Amino acid sequence: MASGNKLLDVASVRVACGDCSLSKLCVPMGLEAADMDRLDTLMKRPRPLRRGEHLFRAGDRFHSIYAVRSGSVKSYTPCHDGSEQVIGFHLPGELVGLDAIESEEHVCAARVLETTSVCVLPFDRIQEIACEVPSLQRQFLRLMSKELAHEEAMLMLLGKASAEERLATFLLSLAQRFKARGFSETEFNLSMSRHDIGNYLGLAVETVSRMFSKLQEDGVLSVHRKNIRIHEPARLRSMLRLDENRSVARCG
Amino acid sequence: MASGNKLLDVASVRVACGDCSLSKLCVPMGLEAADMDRLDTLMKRPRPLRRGEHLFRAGDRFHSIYAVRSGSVKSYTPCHDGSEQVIGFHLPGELVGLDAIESEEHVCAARVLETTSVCVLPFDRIQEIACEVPSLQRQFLRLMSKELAHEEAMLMLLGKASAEERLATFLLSLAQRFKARGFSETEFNLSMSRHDIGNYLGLAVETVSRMFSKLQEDGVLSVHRKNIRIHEPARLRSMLRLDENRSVARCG
DNA sequence: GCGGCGCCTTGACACAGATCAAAATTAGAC
DNA sequence: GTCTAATTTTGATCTGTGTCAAGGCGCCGC
Repeated sequence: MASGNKLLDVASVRVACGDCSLSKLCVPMGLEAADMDRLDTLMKRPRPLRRGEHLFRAGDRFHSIYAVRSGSVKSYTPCHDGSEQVIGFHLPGELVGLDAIESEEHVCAARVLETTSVCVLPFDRIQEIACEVPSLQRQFLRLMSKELAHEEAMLMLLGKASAEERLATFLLSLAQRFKARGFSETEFNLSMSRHDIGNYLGLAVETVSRMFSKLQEDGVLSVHRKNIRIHEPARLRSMLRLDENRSVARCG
Repeated sequence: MASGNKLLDVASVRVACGDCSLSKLCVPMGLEAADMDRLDTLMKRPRPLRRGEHLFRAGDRFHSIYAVRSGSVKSYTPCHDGSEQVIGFHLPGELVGLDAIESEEHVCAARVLETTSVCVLPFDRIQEIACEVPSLQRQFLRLMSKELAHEEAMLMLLGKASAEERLATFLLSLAQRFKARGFSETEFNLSMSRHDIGNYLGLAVETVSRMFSKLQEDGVLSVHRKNIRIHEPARLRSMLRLDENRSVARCG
């Protein structure tokens, strides 16, 4: 539908890394203006995707990394019993598809949770210019390393934490990431369903729902459908007795 | 203690990537001989570490990546309640410390489980030559990507799998990795304690022990302390009904 | 505005695995 | 070799969550 929409096409062409408010979180972080321009030339910014559309599916051949520009993305692995495992949620400035570099085939699928625009970075061409722009190479390794550290924090969460701790950690991670993007860290809307949250946190939907209700009864926050208002961030934080050096938040 | 041991020193100096049977799994994979030599010149091979010694601790400043040469390494995050979360076990040819690139500080600690020798790769210098040797850069990204995919498989395991599935997956992962290193995939010794296995798999020690007993009663394998003999690999594999495209095995 | 559908919430119950307790086995120190 | 501490195994009980079932609510299409 949007393919015929001139307004959107024009808008998406106009945007460049240099103008993008996310550049301090994203791939171009720390790049010279000239190098940013080079990055821009080989990057595509397709029309926005609508809720439910895929960036890629499991098994697709890998050729590009995706950076979320606006909206949000869920990455998940389909299990052969028909169910799926949610691997992560990606907010603006975050990358999707890094886990496919080695196998050259996507192991996850990525589906957008709401209207979402992305930048598409063809991996081979990125690699070519990374050889000439060491700070770009460095930034790529940094982003992958951050992703690794984030997943390790998730391993901790799934290995040790109670349902309450898991949900508290999840909400604080979102809060922190929204804050880093200039949004409120105390009020926001969830773009994912309770089902997805439960799947991500290794909990049944019912448990997620019960924990939301409990946190609300305790006065820590209020929930109205997708809308979350955190009244007492400090109490939410005090619920995670896991390592304080590690944060599940992905953002810097 | 070994620092005064001439024999060990001489032995460790003699080894180079070109002579190393692990080079097809490790950093030098796919490198030209000349580039391998360059890698060798900036790499250190310190004396072997003895059981319980640390490669680094959480909070240490990051400057090197470690490649396991022989033995095995456990990486773990200390929780501030005194307990720890085991993040992974590393066999020869595998890298440790990749998650610290972005924060420039180790988030995990790494401790050797038995007498272990490693190669120490100073990250800054590796990065310098990676700019000139694209295949090295590529290989680094590949190894990090593989690590990411592996941790995602672990997320699946911890999010969905039963105790039996977790242990079966763990044993098959070890078997596969031993095989790739030229060892038996049906008989091997565990270098880690039941406690560490449980911690890694998100299970209590007692549960791990019970599952070992169960698998033995079922005739799938026999356990004698650290020694494992897998009698029926096929039945072990049939226990994991998670996604077959994804393996928790780290090796290629 | 009404009806149907999907998502979310709540309740009742069951069970896998945690926890507590204690015995058995092994490893290390001397 | 003996003693002591650590690890592992086994048993008994308890509990947090999963599962099943039903009902409520909001959204969308007509």
